[in-house]
Amino acid sequence: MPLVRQVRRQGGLALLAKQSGLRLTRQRRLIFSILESAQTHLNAKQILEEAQRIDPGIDQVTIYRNLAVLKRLGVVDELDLLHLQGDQHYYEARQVRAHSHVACLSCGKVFEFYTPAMKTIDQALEKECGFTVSFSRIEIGGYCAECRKTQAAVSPSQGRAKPALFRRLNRVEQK
Amino acid sequence: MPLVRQVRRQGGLALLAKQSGLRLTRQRRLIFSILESAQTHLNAKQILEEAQRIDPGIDQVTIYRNLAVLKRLGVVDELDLLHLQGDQHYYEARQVRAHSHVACLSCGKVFEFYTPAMKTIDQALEKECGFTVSFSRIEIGGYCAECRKTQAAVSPSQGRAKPALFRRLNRVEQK
DNA sequence: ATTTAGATGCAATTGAATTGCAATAACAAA
DNA sequence: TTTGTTATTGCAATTCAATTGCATCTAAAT
Repeated sequence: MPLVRQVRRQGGLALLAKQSGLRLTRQRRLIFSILESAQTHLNAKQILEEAQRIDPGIDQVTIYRNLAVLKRLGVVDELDLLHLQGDQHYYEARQVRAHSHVACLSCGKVFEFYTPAMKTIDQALEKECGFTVSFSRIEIGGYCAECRKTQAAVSPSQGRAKPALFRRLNRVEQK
Repeated sequence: MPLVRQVRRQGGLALLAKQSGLRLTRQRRLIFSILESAQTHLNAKQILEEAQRIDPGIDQVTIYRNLAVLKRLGVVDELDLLHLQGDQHYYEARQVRAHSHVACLSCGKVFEFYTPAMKTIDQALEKECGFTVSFSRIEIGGYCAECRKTQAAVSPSQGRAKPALFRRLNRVEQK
């Protein structure tokens, strides 16, 4: 079953390529398939390393250029995960359902989250502003249930807790 | 009245500084006041130029270091506006009410948008995951009403239009 | 006034991302 | 299948936002 799904998606890429005049090169297929089968969000360097494992001659510019193309086509989304890990970007194949990325400022864990309110935002934009949403990026920082349990220092207080300055500083020291 | 507001906010910064052990230096006050009174989102270079107009000796590292501090304190938010203008970041003083940044992929215009659904997302996260939201960033790309009117090429279609590849390419050529 | 740890400025450096260009290859048309 | 066009690639060099090391300075507590 996963195979069937993959074949179908590759077909989708081929169709997109034909429509847009893009060529389906070996490298482009590879980069897309890496993103498609990735279990996590990958940055450009990780994509490059993974790609070189299969196609050693592939260059980093090819990664960057293809990421730009795939972004434009709307089949890949770019994230920065709130820059908790530095300034590079992360990429993921676009999902059927839009979702947010939630990062814990204490432990650094990132997870995906969806709630119907996300669609409501797009609808409100369309209705109130006549703006058609192509894609959206929702990135949220805060404190996960585990960290709040183990570290009493974080005060949930008035709905919006202050980012814990010292906690963040500790994270930086760790690396 | 705006003066009163400014004084109150500066007081807020002083309070924050005392609580966190930060020092209220001339440069830090200046950087914060620039962000506070800014009418648009500024990038680091713009902040530096504006700061040097008032305090010529100020260095770019001071800008970057203070932006990092102010981010950690939660008084400044970092945006990238979907990287439509390149890879640098933009900064704004945190508003009382969270809001999203909406960018038109055709004309590049960026505007701010709020709808109650944004708060609903935070509440859902708290309720469903026990996650306490400190801050959130919602950045949306799509096509504004004006561009949709003048350029029939964009198809609103099934709720989510595809990013217009060729339109984006044209934008790049312009610069 | 003294102390001291945080903050600044300067210079050098990092590193993600981009550009120029010649060579290559996808793919449409013959 | 062969050919022609042009998108794409790889390599090297480069850009530029952002960071680091370190000596000096200064905010602010005592």
